[in-house]
Amino acid sequence: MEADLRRILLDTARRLLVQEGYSRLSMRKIASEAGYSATSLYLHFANKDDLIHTLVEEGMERLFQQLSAAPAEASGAPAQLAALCRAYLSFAVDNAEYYEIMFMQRSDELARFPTEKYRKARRNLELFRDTIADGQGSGAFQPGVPFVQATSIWSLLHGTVALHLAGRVDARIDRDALFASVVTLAVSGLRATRQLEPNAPLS
Amino acid sequence: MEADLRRILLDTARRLLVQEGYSRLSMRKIASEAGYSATSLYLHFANKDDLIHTLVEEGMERLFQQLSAAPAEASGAPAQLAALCRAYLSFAVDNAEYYEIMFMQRSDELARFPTEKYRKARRNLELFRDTIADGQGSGAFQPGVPFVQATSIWSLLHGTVALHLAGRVDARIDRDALFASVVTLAVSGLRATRQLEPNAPLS
DNA sequence: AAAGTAGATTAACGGTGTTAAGTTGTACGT
DNA sequence: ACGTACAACTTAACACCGTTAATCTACTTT
Repeated sequence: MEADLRRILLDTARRLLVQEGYSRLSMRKIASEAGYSATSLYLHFANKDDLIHTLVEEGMERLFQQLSAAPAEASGAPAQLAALCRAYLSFAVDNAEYYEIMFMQRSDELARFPTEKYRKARRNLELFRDTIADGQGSGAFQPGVPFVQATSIWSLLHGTVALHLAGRVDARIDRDALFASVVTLAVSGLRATRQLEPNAPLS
Repeated sequence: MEADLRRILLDTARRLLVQEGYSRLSMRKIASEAGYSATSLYLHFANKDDLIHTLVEEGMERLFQQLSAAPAEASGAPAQLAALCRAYLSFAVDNAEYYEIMFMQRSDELARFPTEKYRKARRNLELFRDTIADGQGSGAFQPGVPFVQATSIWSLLHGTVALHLAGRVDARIDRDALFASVVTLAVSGLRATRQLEPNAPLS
């Protein structure tokens, strides 16, 4: 009927997602909200996963734009990394429902979503990797495999967001204080340093 | 009929949880697996959340025992912190389904579980906090609020586990290599250091 | 023997994702 | 102009889900 029902359904789904959260989002509700029968969705999406993945892809794109813009004004890899971290955290709290489907959903069982769609997700990680590699080149960061270190930083940021969104962080801890501590941990964890105590076996 | 049906149901639930994963765990399945009707569960648990929370509490207890034993042989706060981190990561991969309900479940909507039950969860965090406070006392760690820093470290560990369990980590990254990188990040992120570049505005 | 009760069950409600079959309207070839 | 083909959409149905209300059963207490 309408110009592009697929587009309408996606927009409706996104609206409901933001309004009521992922746990209350159902195919039937999306359909009735859009004024169609539930089975209409299956003319445009293989299943619920497929629909969600499309939203995820859009979310990855948004995140990429927000991350790309972040380190522009900062100078030096450490400051740029800090800016990236803050941008990631900001995106997560500003788009909590998006974040939930993007990262907090176990890509269910076998139905892992097509590798082609991973590309947009990976681009975000590459922003971190490149900044880390820069910092290693300039001697600001300790040596290591940038891609692995980027994944570590991502883990830190994701964990922070995930615990926050799940309401698991102790209520006495101020959110912004925690975020600041996390960013500090990220940057100083990678910084090239001269240990005060050069002993202490780590591994 | 049996000695303690509540106990039987919990054991059945835990077995199914490990066998088939949380997403396939239903009240009806637990009941039929145990040889009872679905509604019997409601004689012993207020609802599904209540049952799950009981398992969560048991999981928290297990985690505490594993964490408590970890730093025993290590000497010095940094090495002890590293041991705690490794113990946490080990627990998570060895008890993936447990971990999922313990930390990866949004304590759903209003139904946050009673603060009394949070106590066991908090004890685990306090192990990290105390080790960090120790390290600050001995000058091995930089100053800061130990409870906040402990939460940061926890975020790092949780993020690592969550991404791993959700299958979100790039397949080219070896799990143990990532874990090692994460532990390094945790310890060196807290270490008292003398920066090679004492400039670089962070905030 | 009668009454009460704890433990378990069946039936049912409203919800979910999804598939199969049926309906409707419009465009097109003849 | 008519019949056909096809696309868009709907209704009916299946097999699940968590949960409540009402019922049954067997045993204990009086």
